[in-house]
Amino acid sequence: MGTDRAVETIQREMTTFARRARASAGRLHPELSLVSYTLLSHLEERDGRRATDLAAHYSLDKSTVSRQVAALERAGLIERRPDPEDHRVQVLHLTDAGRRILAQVTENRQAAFRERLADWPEEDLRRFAGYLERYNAWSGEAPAEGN
Amino acid sequence: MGTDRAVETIQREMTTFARRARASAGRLHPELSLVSYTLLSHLEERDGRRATDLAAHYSLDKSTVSRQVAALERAGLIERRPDPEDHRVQVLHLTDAGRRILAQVTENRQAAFRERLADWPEEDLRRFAGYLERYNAWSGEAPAEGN
DNA sequence: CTCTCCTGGTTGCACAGTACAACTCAGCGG
DNA sequence: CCGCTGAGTTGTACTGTGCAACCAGGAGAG
Repeated sequence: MGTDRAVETIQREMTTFARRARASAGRLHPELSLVSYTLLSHLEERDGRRATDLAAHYSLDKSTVSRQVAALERAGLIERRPDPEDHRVQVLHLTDAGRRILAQVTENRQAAFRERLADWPEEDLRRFAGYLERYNAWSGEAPAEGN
Repeated sequence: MGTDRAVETIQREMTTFARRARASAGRLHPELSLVSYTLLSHLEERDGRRATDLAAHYSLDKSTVSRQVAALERAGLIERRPDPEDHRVQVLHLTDAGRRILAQVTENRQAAFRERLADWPEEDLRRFAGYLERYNAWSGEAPAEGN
């Protein structure tokens, strides 16, 4: 019936999208990898998070986050400040440079999407956005996907 | 206005999805990587493609495809047959094992999506599927994303 | 107070996926 | 025959990732 066909299509198209995103991420956005971008965005929204928080939130290994954070710090986009309350902890903050790069990359991505979605009626855009939010908001019994 | 908000949301949610897909691909589907899965699917639809075709189709380097193909062959999922017409060419075919694994993995993925989308009204599913197809079908001036 | 356990983070190692460049081999056009 | 082109392979390097071992700071039990 129609439902199965629709689910099949969704599965197929999401797979296609994921594959392309992966393939093109490095080439299209050399400024900032997907994960770096996400981490930076997260910090922009909620400054002063710990690396562990990020790892938990994105289901990444703490070692991965540690290295990403180290790279971002080397690039001068974030700062690690010791937490006076707990000397094990490093609190992460965006630097001005980080904020600037983030804004610029966001704008680039945004522009790409705008172009791609240019001839969509607003009604469709709003519905599509809603569906995506709803899709991502799902949290089944597998908390493995994080967020 | 509403359009910009919607595009912003779409950008954000697509990014989230891509990040999660990347993170969970290996863990959730250890049987077959995303790319392997895609290549196998492609071969199921159009048997007898050449490695170069796949590379072009997915904007992957031919060396990457070469290695992926080699791995799939080692795993017994595809066969490489010399093309009698042109001895430079290797024509790729799914084996029975490949077809079986592919079917099983597809079913697993499908089930995950079905569960995730279980309480969506059919109308929404069909619209969402349509939007995704439309989104992926877009081919701007950057043919880099392939397909 | 000290000993043990817990927690945040780093580092060593391994591995997948990828690109680029150099190469081999087969076919093609002069 | 000779050089050019195209298919595919291989060497090398880099990124992102996880796991396991480790280190250092805190917290509670005795």
